[in-house]
Amino acid sequence: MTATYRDVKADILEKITLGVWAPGSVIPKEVDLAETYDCARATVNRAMRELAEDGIVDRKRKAGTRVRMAPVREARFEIPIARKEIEDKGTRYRYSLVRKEITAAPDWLRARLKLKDNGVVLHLVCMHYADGNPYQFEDRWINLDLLPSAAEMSFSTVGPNEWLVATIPFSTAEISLLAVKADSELAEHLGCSPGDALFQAERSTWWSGQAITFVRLTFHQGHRMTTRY
Amino acid sequence: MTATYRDVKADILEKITLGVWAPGSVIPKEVDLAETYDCARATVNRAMRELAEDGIVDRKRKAGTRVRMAPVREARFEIPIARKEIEDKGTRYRYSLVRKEITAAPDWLRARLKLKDNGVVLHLVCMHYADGNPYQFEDRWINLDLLPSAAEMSFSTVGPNEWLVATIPFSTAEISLLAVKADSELAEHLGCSPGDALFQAERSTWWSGQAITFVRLTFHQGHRMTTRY
DNA sequence: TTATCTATTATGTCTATATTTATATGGAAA
DNA sequence: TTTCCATATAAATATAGACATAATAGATAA
Repeated sequence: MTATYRDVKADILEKITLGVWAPGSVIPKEVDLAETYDCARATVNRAMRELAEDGIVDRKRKAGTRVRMAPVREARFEIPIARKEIEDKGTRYRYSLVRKEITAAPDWLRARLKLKDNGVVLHLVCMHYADGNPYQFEDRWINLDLLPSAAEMSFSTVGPNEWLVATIPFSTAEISLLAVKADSELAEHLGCSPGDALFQAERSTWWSGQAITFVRLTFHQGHRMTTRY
Repeated sequence: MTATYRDVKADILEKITLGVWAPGSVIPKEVDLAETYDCARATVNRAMRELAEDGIVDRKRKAGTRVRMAPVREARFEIPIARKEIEDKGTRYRYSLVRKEITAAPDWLRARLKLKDNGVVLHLVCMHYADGNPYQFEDRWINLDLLPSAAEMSFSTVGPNEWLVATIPFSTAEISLLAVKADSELAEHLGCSPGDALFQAERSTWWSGQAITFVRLTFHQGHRMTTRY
């Protein structure tokens, strides 16, 4: 009959949603809560820590825990590889390599990825289809100084994303979401009209301080990224 | 000199990034790790739990912990209220109410928010400016059956977002991100050309199964939502 | 063979207690 | 007044030990 950390968390959350504990007000301290819920302090701590992680409360040593004035809840979006995203929807996935070239890194890319002046990159342009319909246009640049083995890959049947995920086990990334107007190349590949508004994600990926790859993913007209929280 | 849960987490993460523990492989069990790191099992547990939350590993009772094949790392985006976002950038915030009307809910909204057939809503159109430049166009619908007090508010100086956050302490939401073409109204308010590609967020907010509000936030031309992970 | 039960086992959670760390606050010094 | 510092305090973290729970693998029954 003793409370679990879930019970405690749920009860505190309810008190907050019902307005018993108003935004800005201080919540009883852990020791007291542990007593009222008849559980260990560690149990209360876990509940409160999760509420803090969820952005519901603010915790500070000595000052105590208080209900956030404006819950800074963050939405979490998954940006999976195209094949997985498409197959999970139950649609048939098709990949095609449009263009592949080894070239000196253009200025904007050198600046963006902090590459050496004479940096060489592999530039790939690919398409991902769902049930034969254009799904995503991938414009990718891979740092060959860091990943020379990429030059050996054909990328004719396997997309660079999947290869990278398998090759670099873990990395940090910066991602931007934005809207762009379709130029003629995008329009042609994605089967829309030039000038259409398209959803685009840009991601640069790093491994121990060095840039691995930069990619611009442009989705078919009408694509939405959705999440619940 | 005993390891903290951060030490343990960092060390395990390093082993994974360096490929010592390959994707798909099973990690030693908690008891063993506790011994190798000379710490309590609870410490290892916390480290592993966080790695699981971060999407680095997969945990199952009895089966053990294994490194994820394709780390399904999710990007977290904050969608703060416009005032906060603008002021945090060090720019001056200005709000203006464009239009306000009480009306029967249109069909698309009724369907979207599962409103009653005779549902009445408050429709607000507002603008948010940063240093005098158009920042965000807000098209909001508030369920008056659930929140009749909204009808009393003028919303001439305080945006509906801020009022709602203060009124409904906590809620669940569904958010979609997409790209739209600027129509003439958007273009006029956001100071761009009709046809420009604009970044848009749609959010419906619910409280205990009932729809509170639906909002369409359209950002100024060139806006990006960025995060690091 | 296949379905179902069962023992085993790794993680999940809780307890009670202890130590560490950040910090709000009040008093001392400038 | 303002600045600085000591101290009390609350959260953060750690520990050892215990029991709970879910899932696998193997045993058993149909």
